[in-house]
Amino acid sequence: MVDSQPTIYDVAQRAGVSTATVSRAINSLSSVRPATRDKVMRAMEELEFVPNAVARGLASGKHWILGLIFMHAPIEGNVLAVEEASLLYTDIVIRGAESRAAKKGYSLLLCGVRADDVSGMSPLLALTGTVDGMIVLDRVLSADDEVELGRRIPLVLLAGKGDSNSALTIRVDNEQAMRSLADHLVSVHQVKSVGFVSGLDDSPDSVARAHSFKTAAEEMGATLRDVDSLKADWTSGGGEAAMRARMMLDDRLPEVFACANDQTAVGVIFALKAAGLSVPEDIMVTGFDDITLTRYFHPPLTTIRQSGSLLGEVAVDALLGTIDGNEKIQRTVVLPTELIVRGSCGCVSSTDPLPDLFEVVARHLEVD
Amino acid sequence: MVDSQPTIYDVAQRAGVSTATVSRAINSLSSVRPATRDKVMRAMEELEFVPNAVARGLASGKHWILGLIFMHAPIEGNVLAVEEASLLYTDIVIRGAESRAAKKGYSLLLCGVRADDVSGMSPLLALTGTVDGMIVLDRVLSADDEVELGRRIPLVLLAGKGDSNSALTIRVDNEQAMRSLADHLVSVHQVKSVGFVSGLDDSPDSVARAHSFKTAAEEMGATLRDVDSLKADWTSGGGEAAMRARMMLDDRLPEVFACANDQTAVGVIFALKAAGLSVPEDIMVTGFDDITLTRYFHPPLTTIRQSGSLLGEVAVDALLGTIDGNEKIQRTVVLPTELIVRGSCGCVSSTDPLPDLFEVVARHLEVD
DNA sequence: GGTTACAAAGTAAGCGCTTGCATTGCCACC
DNA sequence: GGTGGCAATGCAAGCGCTTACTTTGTAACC
Repeated sequence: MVDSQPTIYDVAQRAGVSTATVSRAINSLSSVRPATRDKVMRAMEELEFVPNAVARGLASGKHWILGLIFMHAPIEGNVLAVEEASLLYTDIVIRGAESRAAKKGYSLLLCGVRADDVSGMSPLLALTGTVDGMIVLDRVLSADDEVELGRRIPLVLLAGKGDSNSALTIRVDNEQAMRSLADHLVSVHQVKSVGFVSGLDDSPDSVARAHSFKTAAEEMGATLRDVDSLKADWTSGGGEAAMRARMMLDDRLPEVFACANDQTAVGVIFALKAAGLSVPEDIMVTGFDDITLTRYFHPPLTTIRQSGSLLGEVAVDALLGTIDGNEKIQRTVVLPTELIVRGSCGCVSSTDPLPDLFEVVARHLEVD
Repeated sequence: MVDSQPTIYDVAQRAGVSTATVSRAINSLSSVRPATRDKVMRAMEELEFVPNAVARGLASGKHWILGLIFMHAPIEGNVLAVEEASLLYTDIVIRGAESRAAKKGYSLLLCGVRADDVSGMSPLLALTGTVDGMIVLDRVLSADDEVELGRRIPLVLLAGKGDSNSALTIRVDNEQAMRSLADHLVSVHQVKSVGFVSGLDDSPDSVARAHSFKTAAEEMGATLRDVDSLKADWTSGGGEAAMRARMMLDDRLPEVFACANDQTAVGVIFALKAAGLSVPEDIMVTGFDDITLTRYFHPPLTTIRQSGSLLGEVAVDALLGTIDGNEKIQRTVVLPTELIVRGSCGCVSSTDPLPDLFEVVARHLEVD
């Protein structure tokens, strides 16, 4: 490694101009004569000069970095769980955000916080000077913290409750999703009794899905008994365990279990099959997310499709909108979902055409 | 948002000391009298002072940020593929790296590069002043670029060919993995003919797995015909398509198809089943990675377990070792893998006890 | 030719911190 | 009481850029 990189002074000297001119040539904001620019460019190449982004950031206040803050998987000791948790939605959101940010010239600074972390907010506050804005996933910030952070830096909340006034909020339409699912189950399959397997308790998405499903199903005349409201943790193992426990009770199962995500549904189906039940003949199961892999399961999973990458992309767009300040800002964005009907509810698996939602995505991507 | 945060000068003034003393109180490197420190701390709290990380970085040359560079999914237009690609190994590596980095006080700066990007190296060079070191996933850097980047900043290569001398290299032991798989197939299942379904062509991991499997299988007396060397793209869809195409040929299938990863195996099994074949009775299929979800498949996937998060963690450790310069540096680290025998090769699925590899992981995690 | 006007380039003061070196204060010791 | 030795603190020069503000150069116009 070379210890010291050339600076703008070296370039200026070699090109026979002042550092201001070099800076202008690089940033091309103000006018520089072509001949001068060439001289500068040549000097830069000869010296293999690379501008120091940190110095630039300090001087200009612009860093071209967005922070993305997420909650670490809760079960640290259990490596298997961690690996599976890794397949959770967060990663897709991160990818979407990174992709969009990159397109706009930003990098993404990842910062995972742990629930048990004693240092609290300080790691986030410390980033305040490094990034131009932050995207915060659900469960990370308390209301107070959110206000404190929002006072210092532009903030976008993902999958939050949507009642913040110090930050924008982006989330998927859990209500509409669960309503359309309940409608399908009741109208098409005539179910009278339903159950739900939730994700982690403290997740707004899980809470919203559980609540919306129950409400919608009951409005439509179905019953969801407390005993059929199971708690899991977003993982397959969690779903399997919850269902095994439920089956230990000597109590008739409902006609369908809707699950808070696909992984959970996979575990639930596994447990049911292990007990000798068949899906969907004896009992139906549905998921949420439409993970690609579950399309290859038997039976293929009936689920709600949402686009995590779109969520990430929209979050970045919203954040950049408030940073640049040149966009009319919507305080809350609710992204659409789509019911995907396959075999696990007893419907014939469709040939899986390119669905509507992805036209939305495509349209969104075209914007730029 | 408050426009201007308090600076160290404000704190110094309020505490009645110099900025140097404030700095020392914050960083506690050199001695500050307890009474003075208290004064400073009180002033900091009163002003809600948060040190500016960028200014700190500029002055000290230390940023507490590691860069992680990866290749973007190649098929940009196809959102489905992108979403599935999102579930690929990269995410787990990222998680592992982030987790380890966080534990050491570093954040992770994510930077995805696209194959078709005209800007080439410059985005990476620009990060040079922002991060203390970089972890670069496979396929990102040409040999020349690697040298150029390595001259400017500490570098760790993941899943590279391992022949770099300007950077450390961390990879999994594909050779041993495929050898143990071939051994199992030949010794236990007496297979004579084998096939392989690879990932993307330009991936060192895919190449190494394909080559090692062929070599090992042939050494053990099995045959791998060219027609049974299929090309896929790491995705389930790719595996399915490759297998469908293979079945179009009017040519007897081998007794087993080993796949470059689990997703591919899932697609391959799907295609085989769709054609009326049963796995493992008619033909066996194996994967690589041991994705949690595939344990819930039917048949449960025989596969090679590797720990992506461990890969990320080891990469961070190696990088910090070279940054701090206080660690004997191993130029290449090869992580172990483990054959997991389940139903898709015809073996009885085990009860999945906590395997050896995870003791390795646990031991590794204990180090700190 | 002198004036005006504006584009191009230079000057230098920051941005908010760290840190080498200088200074101060305090105590111990002779 | 003087003085050496340190611990504690202050001073001020950077770190590598950006950017108001100023100066210079040039051409157009009267």
